[in-house]
Amino acid sequence: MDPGEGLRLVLPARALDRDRPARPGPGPRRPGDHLQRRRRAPAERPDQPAALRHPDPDLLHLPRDDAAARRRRAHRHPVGRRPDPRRPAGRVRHPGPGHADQLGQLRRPRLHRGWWPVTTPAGEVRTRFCPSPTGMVHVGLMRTALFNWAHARHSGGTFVFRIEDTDAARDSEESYRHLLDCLRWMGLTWDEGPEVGGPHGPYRQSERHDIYREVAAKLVEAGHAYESFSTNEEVDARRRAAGQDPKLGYDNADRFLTDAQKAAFRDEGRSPVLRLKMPDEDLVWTDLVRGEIRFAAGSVPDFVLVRGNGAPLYPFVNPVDDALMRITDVLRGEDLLPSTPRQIALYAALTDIGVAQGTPRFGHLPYVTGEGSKKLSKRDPQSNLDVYRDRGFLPEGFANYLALLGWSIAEDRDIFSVQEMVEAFDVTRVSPNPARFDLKKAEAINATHLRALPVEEFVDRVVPYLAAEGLVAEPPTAEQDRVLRAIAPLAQERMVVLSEAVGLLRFLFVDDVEIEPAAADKQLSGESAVQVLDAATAALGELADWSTPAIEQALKDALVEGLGIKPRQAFGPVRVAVSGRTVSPPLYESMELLGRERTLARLAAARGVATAG
RNA sequence: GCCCUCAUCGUCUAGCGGUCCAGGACGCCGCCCUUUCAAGGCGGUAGCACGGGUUCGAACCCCGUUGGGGGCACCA
Repeated sequence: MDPGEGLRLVLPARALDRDRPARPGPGPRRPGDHLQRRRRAPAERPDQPAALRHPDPDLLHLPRDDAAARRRRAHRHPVGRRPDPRRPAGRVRHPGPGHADQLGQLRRPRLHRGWWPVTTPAGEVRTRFCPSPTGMVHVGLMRTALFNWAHARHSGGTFVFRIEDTDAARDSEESYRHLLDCLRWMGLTWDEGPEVGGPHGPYRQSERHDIYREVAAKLVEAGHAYESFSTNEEVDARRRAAGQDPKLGYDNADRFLTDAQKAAFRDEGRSPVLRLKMPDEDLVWTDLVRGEIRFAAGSVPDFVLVRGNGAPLYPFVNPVDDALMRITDVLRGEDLLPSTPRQIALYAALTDIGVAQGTPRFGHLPYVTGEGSKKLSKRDPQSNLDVYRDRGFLPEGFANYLALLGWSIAEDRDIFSVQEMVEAFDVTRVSPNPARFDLKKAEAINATHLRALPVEEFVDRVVPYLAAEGLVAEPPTAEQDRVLRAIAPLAQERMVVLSEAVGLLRFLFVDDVEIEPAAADKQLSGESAVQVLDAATAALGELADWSTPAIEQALKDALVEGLGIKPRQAFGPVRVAVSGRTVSPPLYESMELLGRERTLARLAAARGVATAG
């Protein structure tokens, strides 16, 4: 769309500063400000029914008549709870984020005084996933994608995929491609975005520079943004001179520059950054996963929208694109939570100039942590999705596990399909606490999915791993296929990830097996091993019917009965001889598939090892 | 330092004021089954961070403390 359409200049710039004295370096905070901070302030408005104060269930496409669900939502959202008659209304010092606006009505923004226009979008849910293509794909990132996707799918909305490739130094085409590949691997299809297009494109920020320039110009024109010439050193010095902590950051001083002063700075050769004029209001929103969050007025300084060199910055570009793409629900990592007040302020300004149609709902997802409780680092190999893909995690198994990081489908259940997740997913039921990535559990969940795979499906998925090792052709020959299908049910239940098929099934697809040294030490060292091998060879050599039951009978007769040894000792050497390992699929079935010739050859070869050792 | 945020078994969670001496899953430990390894079956271990308040009643609501995490850029 043309961001220019509907541009209206509402307030003269002067008016915006009405209740700000024009003194230099007013500072964003006044003494005692921190004492007025309210945590999750009780914002009940007894004059409004609770239902009206919660985002309309219709907008979220939540089940309307599920009383329990409604109660749960109310719990998550203090603003949606019933008024407590014991709590004096006088404690409510601020009207909150404009509850009426949450019904989707677009209220005329009156900046810097009165209502702060947090307008909840009406209509169809639109979520987005907007990674920057720098390096590997992080599992936490993937979970964010999954939740956004599930939220859109659950509510019959639209899932938008946008690439934030504004950092030329770090972005690469390769990781861009990889990102698309990872999303597709997990089945997270997007309705608008790269390669599929859509009405709000382009979907790569590198192709949207003109838009940002235009929007920035309009913000300045409307008095929402202003040129700022202060260097960090100057801000610092002013803070210190005023006896304040320099860590407070920018002091909004350039808001009050006269044209003459600006001209003077330009003459010095300075090029200004553009900053957004932050409102003199508490910035509040009802977080989809955390309930009400409030930042005190003045605690967030005017922030930079556009660099001195004209390059737009992330905190500017991201909301602009969300606004233009009509995103209604922003689910993102909790690391972005502290920047949300700035975004909300920006949205108000964007709404004012007609670029945005209100403010989206925000939901800040908890961190995925690694060992300890630190956020899972990008440098931690455990955080790389490729590691799991390469090991042969199933997309459905991995998605299932990822979903469990912060969400649960039911009290007594944690295995489910992606489809089932979509049906049940409710963002407001996402837990706010950080979740440790637990490899053991991920494996257990995956193993369950692996076992549940139909045989043909299992074979199809395992073939690439076997083919990569040169064990089978791709596609497998008729004979290989026969063997695979026969062994699949037996292999499935002793595997956790697909790559394990290589070690487990290799012996079926080679002429001569290589015996693992540890296995040889354990099972082929004593003299009894030679005896066992000889007895097995004799029994099998003359077997008329080469079938699993016949093999079983013959071996039991020859070894357990004949030699009078325990099954454990009897079958150990045979297993190692046949498979080369101490762990294998069931023995008799394996031997049947291997055939008499190869089986006898391996018994002989193992006998050689046993006598030599 | 300031701001924000989180707090139930080792881990992920259920819990929405009485139905909870807290349920499930992973892990761990036993036992059964068994030709190995698994799978499966049965059983066990282990938790409401602390202190106040509200209430007839608190894991649940409020306040605080403590502890963890994150953010405070002309990075994204």
